[in-house]
Amino acid sequence: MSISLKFPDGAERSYEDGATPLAVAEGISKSLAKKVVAAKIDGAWWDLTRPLEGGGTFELVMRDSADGLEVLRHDAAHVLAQAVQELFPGTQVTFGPVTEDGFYYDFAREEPFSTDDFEKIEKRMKEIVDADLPIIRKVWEKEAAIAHFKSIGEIYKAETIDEVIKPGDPITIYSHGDKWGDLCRGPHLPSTGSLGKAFKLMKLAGAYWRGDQKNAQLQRIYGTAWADEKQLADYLTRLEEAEKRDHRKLGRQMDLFHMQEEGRGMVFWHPKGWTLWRTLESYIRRRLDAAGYVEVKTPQVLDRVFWEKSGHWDKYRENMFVCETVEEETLSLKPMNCPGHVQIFKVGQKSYRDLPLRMAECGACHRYEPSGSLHGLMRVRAFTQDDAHIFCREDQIEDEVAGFLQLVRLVHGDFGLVATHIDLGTRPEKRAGSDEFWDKAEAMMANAARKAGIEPRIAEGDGAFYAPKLDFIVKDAIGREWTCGTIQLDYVLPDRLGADYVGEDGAKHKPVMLHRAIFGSFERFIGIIIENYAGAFPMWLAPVQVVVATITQDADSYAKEVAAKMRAAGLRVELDLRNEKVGYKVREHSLAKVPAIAVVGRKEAEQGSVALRRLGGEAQTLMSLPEALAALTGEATPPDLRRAS
RNA sequence: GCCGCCAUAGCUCAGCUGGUAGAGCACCUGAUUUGUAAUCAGGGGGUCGGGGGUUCGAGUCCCUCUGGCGGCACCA
Repeated sequence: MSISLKFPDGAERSYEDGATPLAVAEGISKSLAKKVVAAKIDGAWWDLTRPLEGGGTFELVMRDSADGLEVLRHDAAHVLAQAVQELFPGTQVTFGPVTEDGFYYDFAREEPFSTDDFEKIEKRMKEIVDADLPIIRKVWEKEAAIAHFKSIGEIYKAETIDEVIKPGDPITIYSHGDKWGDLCRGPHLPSTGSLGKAFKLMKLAGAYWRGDQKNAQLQRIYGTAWADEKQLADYLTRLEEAEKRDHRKLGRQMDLFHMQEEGRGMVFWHPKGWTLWRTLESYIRRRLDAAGYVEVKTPQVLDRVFWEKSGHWDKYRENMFVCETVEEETLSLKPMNCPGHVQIFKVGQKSYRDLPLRMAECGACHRYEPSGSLHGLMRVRAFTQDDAHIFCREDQIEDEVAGFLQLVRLVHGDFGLVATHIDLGTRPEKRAGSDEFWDKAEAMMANAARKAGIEPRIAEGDGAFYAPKLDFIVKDAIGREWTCGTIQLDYVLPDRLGADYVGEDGAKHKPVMLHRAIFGSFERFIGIIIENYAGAFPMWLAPVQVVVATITQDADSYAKEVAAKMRAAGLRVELDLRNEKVGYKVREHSLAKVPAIAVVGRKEAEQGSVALRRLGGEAQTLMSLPEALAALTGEATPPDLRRAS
């Protein structure tokens, strides 16, 4: 008997039945075989040392490929688990998957681990690699496997197998020699030695068993693993570089904002940060005006009775900042703008001719977020949404959603942002409404997304309890994901708060509401763009657009004139007349990431010119003042006000 | 909120096993009038996050609170 393998290059060769992928690789070249970590047959993973059971399209997985790294990292997780169990007897293993840059393993142990243990654990991991234990795959019956794990005290493993594996289905256990074994789908390397030593334990964290707060808290050890030492070093360098873009760090360095103990999750905006905010606010206002929105402003604090009517008192109470007055009223700061907007909608009689009604507000909301979730500007307790609610008929939903999605892409594009994906949050377990309603609502959202040229990623169960939503997900410098831009369908609130309109038939109807935001919140969006630009904002966003810096005091009066003319042209200008060398001034303003420095000395004063230097370049361009004004004001024009050329 | 780590001058950080705080930058003063990423000299500044304890003696050890960081959970 022989089997036939079809290689990626199209070649087809026969092998003896039972040949292993490793033998196949060795048959091609010895050096190739050294770099192979697994194989795929007809797209399915196959261990290198597992005899092939049939022919098909055959692919060798190299250790530095994306697939190969996955195999390595999976092995690293197993080696970590073995090391931990050897060093800390009594520790139970639970679950240890691969992540984007590495792996983690969740352990159950009474005593806490400390990061001080990492050195010891890494050392043991390296010993296991040196021991080069063969990794053996064995197929087990489900019941036997459960009994086995129970007998060695691995309760979590037994539970996992019991719930995940269908009765009668076989499972595979991979073991390192006769020392250690774990339930695993595979594939794995032939032996622990092939893992190499380009791995590192990174951090320690608590994690709930099965991600549920009600369950026991496990201890998670995160690690990273790479094909070789160089890749590992590169990765660590990348992390360091990313940290430099952190908006919390840049916010302080660039004097944009600060936060302090007495106001956790609350931002003190400094003049430069607030300038950035105002620039964004006028920008988004123009975009919304152009998109047919009307703007409103609603109260910051409202009576408890109001929140009872809206349902927030019942459903959202623990996130609300509640206060009492001396006259014993109970009030709450608004956590959302929607109920307020419904009040405006309700004043007077609305007709179907008024729909869709797009009501916007830069609304400041306060939410008592869990302390552990606070994160710089990304997650705060007081934030301003670029919020709006679109009141419309059901048959207008799809167009409104599609139009909104296009608007988001236009806006994000102006900041060079590309969403990593758009999530369609579908029906959650606890929900209102029939399955028919959800089928229809989810289909409407998906269709609208496709109309806007977007194929959404399904975020199973992430919808609101009353309807599905679409979220624009953007990554920050450290790779964390944040929602910037969202649109959410709502049939409930208008009904609850008694909003209606008169239809063509003369009867009253309930409008549908679309909750939507483009930035998400000003705070988060500013955090994102700080990181995205690494603080080096384009001219139109930069808090200080130009610094006029003198070389000698002889040029002071001319420098003042230059700055005044620039200000008159609408530029944000600072004047640096300090008694310092130009080099010093250039360095300082470059570090402050000011996009342009206009240097003036005796020569410029005489000829009415400036020497313009751009951030990131060393070239200076000598030009007349009017030329400089034209160039700078052109660049400082917000993208929505630029003429299409 | 939960788990782990951390907290020294405005910022970045040093201070070994307990012996009454130090650097660079920033700030202030003076000199220097400077041609594109740091001119020189001098000076001021910290009850070492708060509270408690151990000790003859605590920045250093222990407890506790507060806050920060990294995850988990929750979410714009």
